[in-house]
Amino acid sequence: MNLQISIQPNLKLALRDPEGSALGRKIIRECIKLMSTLGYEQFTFKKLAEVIDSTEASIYRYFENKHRLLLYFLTWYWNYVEYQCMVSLHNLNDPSVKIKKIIEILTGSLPSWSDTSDIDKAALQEIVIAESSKAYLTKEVDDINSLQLFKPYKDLCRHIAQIFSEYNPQYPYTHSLASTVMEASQFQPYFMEHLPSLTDFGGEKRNSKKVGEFLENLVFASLRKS
Amino acid sequence: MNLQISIQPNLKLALRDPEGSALGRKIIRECIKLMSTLGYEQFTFKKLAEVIDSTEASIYRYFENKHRLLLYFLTWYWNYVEYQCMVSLHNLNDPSVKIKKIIEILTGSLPSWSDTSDIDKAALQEIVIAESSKAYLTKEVDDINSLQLFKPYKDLCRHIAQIFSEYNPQYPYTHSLASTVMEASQFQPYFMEHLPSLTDFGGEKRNSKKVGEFLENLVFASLRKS
DNA sequence: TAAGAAATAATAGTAATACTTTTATCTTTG
DNA sequence: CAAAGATAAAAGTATTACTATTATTTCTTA
Repeated sequence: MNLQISIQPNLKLALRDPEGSALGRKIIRECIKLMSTLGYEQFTFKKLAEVIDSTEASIYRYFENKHRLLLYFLTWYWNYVEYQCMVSLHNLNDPSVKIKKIIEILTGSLPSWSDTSDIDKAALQEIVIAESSKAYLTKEVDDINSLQLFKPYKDLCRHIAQIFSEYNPQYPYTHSLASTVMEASQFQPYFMEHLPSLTDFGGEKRNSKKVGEFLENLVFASLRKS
Repeated sequence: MNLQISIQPNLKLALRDPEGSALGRKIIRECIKLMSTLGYEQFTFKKLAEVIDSTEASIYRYFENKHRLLLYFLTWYWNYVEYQCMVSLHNLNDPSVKIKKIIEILTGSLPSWSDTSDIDKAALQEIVIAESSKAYLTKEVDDINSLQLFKPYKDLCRHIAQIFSEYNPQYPYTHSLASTVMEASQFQPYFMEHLPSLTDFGGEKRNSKKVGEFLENLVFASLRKS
């Protein structure tokens, strides 16, 4: 199966489709590495231009600004997760199995991360974990939201909430539970690495499985019919 | 009861104690208003200097930079929450009552916010909700953490985790549950306001009670002995 | 294959940010 | 009253986040 995904060129996200040119693809590829290394604040178009041997102005012809570029990555990521869910769940019926699968995907412990595209997925996931919140924790949230730029995230949340209510149609907080789990699946690994006392699984390496267990426990406990 | 709280001058947070001078107090007071209005990114020392009729350089004699100033506020806030917990819980025995109280405090639906200090607590809470993550989602996390600047947050998390394990000594994820609840108590109200489809309680105004109900349900479901 | 269009590079420029430095003027406090 | 310390005033720096202009390369397509 070919896991190549291409974002339908969203002209609000990018000024021109970066997948459609050599320079564009180079921008994406190198930007992911650079931004995950430097972090969002230290990352600049100028530094990226040096790395790809081009100019700031050329990058600006693809992306209005840094923030839109970040959103481009997040959109890519959440579309990809949604896609993974669709592929993994389409032949499943038992909602509890679906839920387990989703948590497995969210906590990134799936091998399907390896495909043919030249995107450094590990670096992309680092960006998602460390920078996602900066996409919406800005005074421009409402503007960005009205441009539909959070759609993939909201769609996935809705999708997960839908499966929660398949499992227990009486549960009243499906969307909040879904967004909480999505957030926690990013924050807990970050805490694990940098502020381990906020979690119960510091120390040991490669613990995404533990986060998954915690979230499974959380979700099934919440959804249990009382 | 006097709810006045003063942060013991943490010389890593501030270069000199802002509570100890008229200018310092003015900086704090006006900064809270300005930062909550402009948001962290748009807030600058220069703009603040104009508002308080002083100079950038004078502000820099109190705070190394914007980020430390943010940490100062967060420290104040989490110390205050911890204090509120101590006051509210010290004569309680039943862990389930304690848990309910904590969630009430976390979701800010307590009236004790009104006291004599001239700090605009509503504005402070807006800052906490919208900017907290930016305190630790930075490449300098580990440095800042080793200066103990996240201590109040981690202490409160530990405290809550402790009460969770009073309620159910078998539950294995007390710290992760505590940090998840602390995060969610900030994010859910933000989502409610800006991205309501990520929650189950958009629309209706003043819904912190609903967030509290969701979190209570989440916590007690998770902690229920199986 | 030549002409025109589009993309990219090279270069420069601007306003704002995040500071630092210097010097002068207040205000305490001993 | 003198010295120390705090604040103000003013200027300066490196970097950021862009925008603009012009030149060069590459891509179409007639």
